[in-house]
Amino acid sequence: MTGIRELARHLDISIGTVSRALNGKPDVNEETRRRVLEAAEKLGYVANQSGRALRKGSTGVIGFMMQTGREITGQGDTFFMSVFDGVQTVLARHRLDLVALLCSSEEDPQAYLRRVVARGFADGIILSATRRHDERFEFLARSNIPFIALGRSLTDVGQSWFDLDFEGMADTAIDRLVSHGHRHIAVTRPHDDMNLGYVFVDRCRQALARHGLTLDEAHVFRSTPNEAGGYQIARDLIACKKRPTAVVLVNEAIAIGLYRGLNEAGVKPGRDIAVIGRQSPHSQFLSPRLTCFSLALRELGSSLAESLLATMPAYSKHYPDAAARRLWPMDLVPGESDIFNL
Amino acid sequence: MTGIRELARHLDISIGTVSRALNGKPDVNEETRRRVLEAAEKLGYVANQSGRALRKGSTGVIGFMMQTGREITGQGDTFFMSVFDGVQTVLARHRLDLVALLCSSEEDPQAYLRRVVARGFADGIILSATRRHDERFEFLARSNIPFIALGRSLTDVGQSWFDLDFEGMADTAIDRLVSHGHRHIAVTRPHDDMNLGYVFVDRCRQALARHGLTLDEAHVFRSTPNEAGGYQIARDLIACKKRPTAVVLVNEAIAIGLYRGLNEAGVKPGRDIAVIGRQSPHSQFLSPRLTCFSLALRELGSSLAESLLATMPAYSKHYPDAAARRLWPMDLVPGESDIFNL
DNA sequence: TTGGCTTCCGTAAACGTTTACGATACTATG
DNA sequence: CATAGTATCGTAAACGTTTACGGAAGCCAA
Repeated sequence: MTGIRELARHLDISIGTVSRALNGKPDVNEETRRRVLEAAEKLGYVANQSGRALRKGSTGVIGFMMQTGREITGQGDTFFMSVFDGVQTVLARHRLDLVALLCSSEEDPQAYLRRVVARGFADGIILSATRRHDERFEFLARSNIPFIALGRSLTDVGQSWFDLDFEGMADTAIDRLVSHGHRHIAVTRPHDDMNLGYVFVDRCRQALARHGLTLDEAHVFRSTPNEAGGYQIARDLIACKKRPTAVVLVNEAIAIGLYRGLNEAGVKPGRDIAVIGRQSPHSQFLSPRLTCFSLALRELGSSLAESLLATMPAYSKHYPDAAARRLWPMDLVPGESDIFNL
Repeated sequence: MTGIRELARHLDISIGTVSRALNGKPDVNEETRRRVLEAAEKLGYVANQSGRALRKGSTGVIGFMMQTGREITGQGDTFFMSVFDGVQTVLARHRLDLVALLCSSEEDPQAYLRRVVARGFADGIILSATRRHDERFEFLARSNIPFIALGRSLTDVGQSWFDLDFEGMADTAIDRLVSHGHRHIAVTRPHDDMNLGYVFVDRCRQALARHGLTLDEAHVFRSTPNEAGGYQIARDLIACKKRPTAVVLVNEAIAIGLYRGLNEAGVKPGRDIAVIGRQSPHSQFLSPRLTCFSLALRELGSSLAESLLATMPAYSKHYPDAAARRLWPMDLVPGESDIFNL
């Protein structure tokens, strides 16, 4: 089964008609269309990707760019796998496929993206792990290829983006802790390249100010967004000369390291210090159960996909009111790590 | 910059020569080659993927198939991201790209694979999350497309595969526990579809037999390979009428759930029960530190890629002695979860 | 000078598909 | 019956690249 030609010969009709029948074009008799679809199904014919893409100028593929070998997102695997699943439910409606574009740790992300785009690999691109200043935005905008970012950036080329509502998270967490009597609250943030840190810490500062409190700069803890980073934060926290009574974690993966570090020092979360973090596959299995912010990952993925499609001329009419820029809400899931009054 | 034609016109030579120059073909003057490469670099020309693939019949892409929205592997994100990175170091030597083929939870994996293959998307495919009986092998073998599996299966079509050395892990773990005086050892396994469970449990049984011990069938615990599964195992374990004094976990993600379940019942790992598991990003942050089996993920990825390339005619000459079927060794990393003598 | 060899390059076909265009047959309308 | 309109289909060009083939030029030996 080399191609459409064989299928046409087998049916004794022209390849043009076969193509039209398969692609749902109007100029074809319904009876012939049925025959074509039937034969295609029986013979397992699927249009060759390269030929189709070459002619149409589009590939039917949406790429989700990630970087391998690095831990820069601080998200667990379920995070992306769930988001992917949500993205796919929307893409499937338009016969679009999702692939993860994997940029090796040995290759410059910018160069990788240039290569992918120039080769015409994908019709649209979703960026993740966005940086505070991210030249990928400028490049994609110049290249005129539809894209959306999962994560905000200072770089603004009018692109669409989605991000978690860290502002809402900051407000809710701070209000909650203050209402329980906490006055010295620490916050965490990833390294300086990530925009997230600035957004979150600034909002926490504002939220504290509303209560007449100030954020001690010594209580802002930087770390890598992984388990080891959490452990480091615990040690820094304990070494503080004026130890805070609560801490809010902005990354997923760091809670378990923090727990370990605290426990080693005999400081018990939920009793000696209040901890609020982010939901992850294991946050509910920590002892004490982590009070955390959860979010609907699949739905985020679907919404993300809709916003991307809204920027693509071929599909935008289906999503007239997809928000171009959106903060995805998170819900507080009460656990046992922050329940104590001072 | 629409294509090779413009580049050729810009250099005032024919497109044939440009193509030959770019592809390192011999029939081209070194000076012109230099000029071509220089101009391509300057103008940011990259060969169009579709055109090239259409003509050459190969895409230069290797696909790693994964299923989204599900938790069937029990591996964390660092597992795959590290393996990917290793794969890419090898693929980069041949200008091959790695992408993750994401099969939605709403689509049949077999149908997805059929679609991907028929469309000519990838030159080679790496399968993961292999099942005990996996029809994808038969399909790929019939389709005559190079592939390799990360994980064994009962389905044997002469394919290459890689897998973790669960046999070695079973031997080491059992010997170690027995030498510490344990006589009643429990083991875990994922659900029945996964071949891993059979392999591991069988080998544990044999290892115990060498010490004159038997594996109590009531001490074989099935679970989903995620955190919740670990929690379930803990509860089952405690409900056992004859409680084992040690347990060996075959999946990555379940340790934390197990710890939680044990702690809730006042059973302390490393004191009341010995626990040996698999290394994960958080295994060293558990209290007590998990005694676990680790493996070199990047190196596994590289080796996996080499074995795949060895099955591809265009590249096999570079990897004459890449093992077709290989068990990847794991090392015991001593922690505190199993150190106690009975 | 002639012939053969080598080096380098241009020409054009081919890959599998989509689609603009035109052709045919049939229907309806006057 | 003539004409216009419609439904359906076939033809062929085009997408961007690679590569088989042949040709031109230069060189060297006989």
